[in-house]
Amino acid sequence: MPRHPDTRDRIERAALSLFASKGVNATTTKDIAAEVGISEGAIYRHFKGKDDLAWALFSTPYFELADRIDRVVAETATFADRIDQMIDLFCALFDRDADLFAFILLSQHGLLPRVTDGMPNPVESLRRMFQAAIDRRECVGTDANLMAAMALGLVTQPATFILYGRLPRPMADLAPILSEAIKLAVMR
Amino acid sequence: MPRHPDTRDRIERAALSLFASKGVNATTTKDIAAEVGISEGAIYRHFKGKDDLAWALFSTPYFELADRIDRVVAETATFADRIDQMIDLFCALFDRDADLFAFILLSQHGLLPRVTDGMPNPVESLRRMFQAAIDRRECVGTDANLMAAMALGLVTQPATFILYGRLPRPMADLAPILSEAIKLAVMR
DNA sequence: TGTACATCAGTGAACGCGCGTTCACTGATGTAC
DNA sequence: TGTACATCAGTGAACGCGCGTTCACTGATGTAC
Repeated sequence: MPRHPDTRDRIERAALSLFASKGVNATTTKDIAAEVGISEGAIYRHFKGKDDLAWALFSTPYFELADRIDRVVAETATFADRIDQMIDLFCALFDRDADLFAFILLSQHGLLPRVTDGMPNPVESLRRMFQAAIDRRECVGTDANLMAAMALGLVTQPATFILYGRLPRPMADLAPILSEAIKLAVMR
Repeated sequence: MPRHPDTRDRIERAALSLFASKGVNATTTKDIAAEVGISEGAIYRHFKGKDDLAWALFSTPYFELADRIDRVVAETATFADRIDQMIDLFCALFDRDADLFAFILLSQHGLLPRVTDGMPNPVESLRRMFQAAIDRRECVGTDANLMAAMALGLVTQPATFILYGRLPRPMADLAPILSEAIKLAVMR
């Protein structure tokens, strides 16, 4: 029985917060240890190393997001409903843990190369959703990747603006406007 | 008269390419020197250091972009024309130098803090453009930051997809679709 | 034209620093008998 | 209950490595006379 059974969680939360604000490379193991109030060596009782920690923090919610998108698709029938549900999902995730959102957005370039073809992938899930809408003539476009990119950018850029203080929290307040904008832009 | 009058340019191009694909932190002075075919020390004949090089590469086109956006606004009268011109501007810049686009997108988080209030700022320029449209009742929204964020994301995310190979080059081919989508989403 | 000197982009070895990681050791807790 | 032992999350000092940067030196080029 460990004396401090929450140390692993505290390392994860401290690392996530630091990774979100400074990026993985600019965050040192010393930073993380200081934030948690333990020695640097203690981190290695819970994780193989800094890279292992960053990958654990990235991949778990990243794969989970793909699964959630797939579930939204499974539980709704029309393109319009799917867009509404998808927006609600993104807003809820952002408002629950903005650090996580910032970290994933910021670390994509460095960590996405580790996402190989067999793994769950939110972008692929989104593409499939748009492909289905195109096939059923519910979407104006013909390229599912392009439609997915436009919709994704239309949501993530306002989220980024919130992180920079250009737009107010919570993101859920923006949900109706974002849903409306996407529907106008891509629905037939 | 220097023996190799283009060394500074070659350093800049090599650094930009490396920064674009790996990020500033993950790129070493050794990488840059090897790519150019000079010694690491030679870099310091042209730049104060790695940070100075990164900032030069970032700030010059970043400020220039703000200026170009302002010129588009100055040279057009209607919101619709401004959107068309803005899309053409972004597509042309992307197609001319995708490395530069990738570098700016990727390095925002690390380098934007150095952009202080007096400096030219493309996001501010964009916000002013949308504020003018809102004031003249040409835009559906009421929050210029939100409208700017949606439009920006709708353009930059497809550009990012091109970088990842999810969408084909050139970006200019997407211009009509992107213009149309933005107008549908934000024009009154 | 020839000579002496100044300039400066280049080299490559060396530097110090801070990073991620390791390791011998500690001491609290759980377990066997 | 008491004793001996196993486990393991923690410490903190130390490690090696690679990074950005410096520096004495080189040699090609331009300039003065």
